[in-house]
Amino acid sequence: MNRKPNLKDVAQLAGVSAITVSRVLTNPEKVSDKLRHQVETAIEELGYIRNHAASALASNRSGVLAVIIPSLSNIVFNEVLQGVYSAVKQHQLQVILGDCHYSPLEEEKLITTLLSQSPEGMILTGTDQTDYAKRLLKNAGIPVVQLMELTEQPIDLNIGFSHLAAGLDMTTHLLQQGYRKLGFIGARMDPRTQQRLIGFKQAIAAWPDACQSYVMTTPQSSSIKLGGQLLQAVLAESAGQCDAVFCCNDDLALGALFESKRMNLRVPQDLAICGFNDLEASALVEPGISSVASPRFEMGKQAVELLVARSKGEAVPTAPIDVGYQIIRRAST
Amino acid sequence: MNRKPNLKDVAQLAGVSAITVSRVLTNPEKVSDKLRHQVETAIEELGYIRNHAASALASNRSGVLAVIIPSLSNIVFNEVLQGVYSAVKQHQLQVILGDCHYSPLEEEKLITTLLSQSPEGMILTGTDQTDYAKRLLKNAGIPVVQLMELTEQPIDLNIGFSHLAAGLDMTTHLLQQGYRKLGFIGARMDPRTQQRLIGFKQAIAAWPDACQSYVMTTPQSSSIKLGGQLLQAVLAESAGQCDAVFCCNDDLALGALFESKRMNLRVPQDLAICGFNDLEASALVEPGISSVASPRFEMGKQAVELLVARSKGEAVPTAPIDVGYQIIRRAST
DNA sequence: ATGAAAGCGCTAACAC
DNA sequence: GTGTTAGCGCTTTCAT
Repeated sequence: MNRKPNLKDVAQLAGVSAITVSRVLTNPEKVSDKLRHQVETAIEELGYIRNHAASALASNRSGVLAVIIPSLSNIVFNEVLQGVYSAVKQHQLQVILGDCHYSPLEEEKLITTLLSQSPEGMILTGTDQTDYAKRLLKNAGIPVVQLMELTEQPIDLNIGFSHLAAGLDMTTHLLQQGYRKLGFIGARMDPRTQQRLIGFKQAIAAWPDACQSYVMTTPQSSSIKLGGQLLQAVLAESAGQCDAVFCCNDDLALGALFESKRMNLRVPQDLAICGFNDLEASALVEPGISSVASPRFEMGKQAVELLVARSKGEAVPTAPIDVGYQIIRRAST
Repeated sequence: MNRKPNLKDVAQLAGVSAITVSRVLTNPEKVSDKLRHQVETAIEELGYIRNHAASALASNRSGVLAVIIPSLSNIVFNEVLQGVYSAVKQHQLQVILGDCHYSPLEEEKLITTLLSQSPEGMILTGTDQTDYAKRLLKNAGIPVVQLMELTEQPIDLNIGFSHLAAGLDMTTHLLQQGYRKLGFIGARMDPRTQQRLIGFKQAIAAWPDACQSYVMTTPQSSSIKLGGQLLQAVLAESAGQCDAVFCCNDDLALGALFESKRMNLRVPQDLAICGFNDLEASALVEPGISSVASPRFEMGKQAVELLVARSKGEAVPTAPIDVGYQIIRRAST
C-alpha cells in the first residue's frame, strides 16, 4: 500500500470506525481513553494526516481566513500581518494572503479567487473596494473587516484611524513650530496618503497666518531614494524657500533627511522634516524624525478577534472602531 | 433559495450537465462556444463561485503551495516572499504561509499543519529541519525546496548560497583594507548567521598577519537599536581597540553606524562597518555601508518555478543551485 | 460512548 | 462535444 493513509485505514488499524477517528481528531474528549489511545497510536504508526479538503467539504468549515494587502513590500502592512498571524494561531485558522498591488480591480479579482476557498472571514485593507467586490462580499455571508482607515459605510466591520486627522495634526504641529513654507512630498498616493494630503491642506487653510505650500507627488512607489529626489523637487519648486517638509511616510522622510545632510542643510534649523508610520529607523537617525505612530500590529490582531467573535455569533461592535494615532515629536521638527 | 449556488444550479440554469460547467471553468476550450456562453451567463447571474474544497477533493489537486519562513518581521524573508508571490500567479497557485519563529520544532508542527492542506509543493527556509519533519516531507511525495542556504543532503531541491563563503569574503575584504582588530556583532544567531561567523573566523585564521577578533552575539532578535548596543559591547570588550565591525546584518550595521556618529567616531577612519543583506538604507546613509547582496526575490521566484516544473514531471536539477552573492564595497570600509 | 448510512460539491473515467 | 456514473475522504445525523 503506497497511497496516503486515510481515515478508514486508521480506523481499521485501531479496530474502530472511521467516525471515532474523526472524533479523536476534533473532539478527543468525546472518546473513551482506551479507544482514543488506540487511535492515536494508529495515527502515529501510519503517519496519518487529515485531508483538509474532505474535511472542509463535509463540515462546511474551511478553517481559512482570507487577507488582502496592497503591498507585500511595504513594511507597514507587514506589521499588520504579524498581528493577524499572532492571532490566528489560537483559533486554528490558516491565512490565505493576497497582494493586490494597490489596485481595486486586482483586489476584486483576488476576492473572487479567495472566496472560492470558502474563507470564514476576510480582512481587507482600506475602504475603496469596487462595487462588484462589495456585492460579492455581502453575498458571501462571511464577516469582513476593512482595516487601516475609517469609513462611514463599512461593508461589515471596520477598524482604523483617520489619516486626514493625523495629517492635519502633524501639519498643525509644523505650523506651531513656526514653519510657514511647508512642502508635502508623497509617493504612490493611495487613498490613505491622499487623506493625509487633504489633512495637510486643511491645516494650512485653517491657520490664521499666511503660509505657503508646495505639494510634490508621484505615482511611483515609495522608497528612501525617492525621498531625496522629491525633496530636491520641492526645494526647486519653492526656489529654496521651503522650510519644512511633510513626508507622506517614513521612507521618504529618511531619504529627505539623508539628502538634506548631503546638501548641508541643518535639520531642523534650515529645514524641518516629518514622516508618517513611525518606523524604527526614524527614532534612531540623527536628528530623530517626527512621525505619526499607529497600532498596526494591534489592528491586525483585533481584526482577527473581531472576525472570530462574529463567526461565533457573539455580539460585536458594528460601528467603525477608531484605534487612533499619535504624533511623535522628535528633533527633526 | 438562499444557500450558495453550486455546479448543479448553474448547470440547470444553463440547461447543460454539471460536468460541462466544470469544463467551462477548467478547460473552456473543450466546450462549444454556444454552451460555453450559456454557462458563463448562468455563472454570472447566480454569482457562482466554485467550491475549492470539493474541487480539490475530487481532482486530488489542491492548488496550494506551502511556504514556511522563520520570521515575518525580517524584511529579508519578505523579499523572498515577494518573489514567491510574483511567480505563483502564473501557475494558479494559492500560497499558505507559516512563520516558524526560527524554531525547527515550530517548523515541524507547521509542516504537519500545512501538509493537511495537501499542498502541491513546499518551500522551506534553511536546511535545519528536524528529522521527523524530513521524514514527513519525504513521505508526502511532494516537491520540496530548501531555500536560502546550501546543503550537501537536500530533502529534495535546494537553492541558496554559502553564507560561510560570504562571511569569509567580507572579512577578507576588511583585512585587505588594513583593519586588524575585527569585531563581529550578531543577533538571533540562526544557522545562516552562524555560518557567517564561521566564515569570519576562518578568514582571520587564514590571514598571514596577526589580528585580533572580538565576537559579540545575542539570541535577541535583531534591530537597529541593538546594533548600537552591540557596538558598545564590542568596543568595551576590545578596550576601544576594535577598528572594524562585521555586523551579521544591515539592521545591526545601521545601528552601529548611527551609534558611531553619536560617539564622534569617524567611519571608516576610526572604525569600519560592514553589514549583510544590502538593504536599501545601507546604500543611502552617509557613509554607505558595505554589505553582501544576494538575489532574494529571484530565489523565491526560482523556487516556485522549480517546484512547478517538478510537479509537471519535467526534469529539474536535483543538485543544489548556488545563486551566489556579491560583496558590495562602500565608503564605510 | 460508538457506529451506520448518507451526502457535502466536485471531477475522473468512461460512454455516446 | 457532451453526458452518466461513481467516488474522492471526511463529517453530519441519527441510531444504539
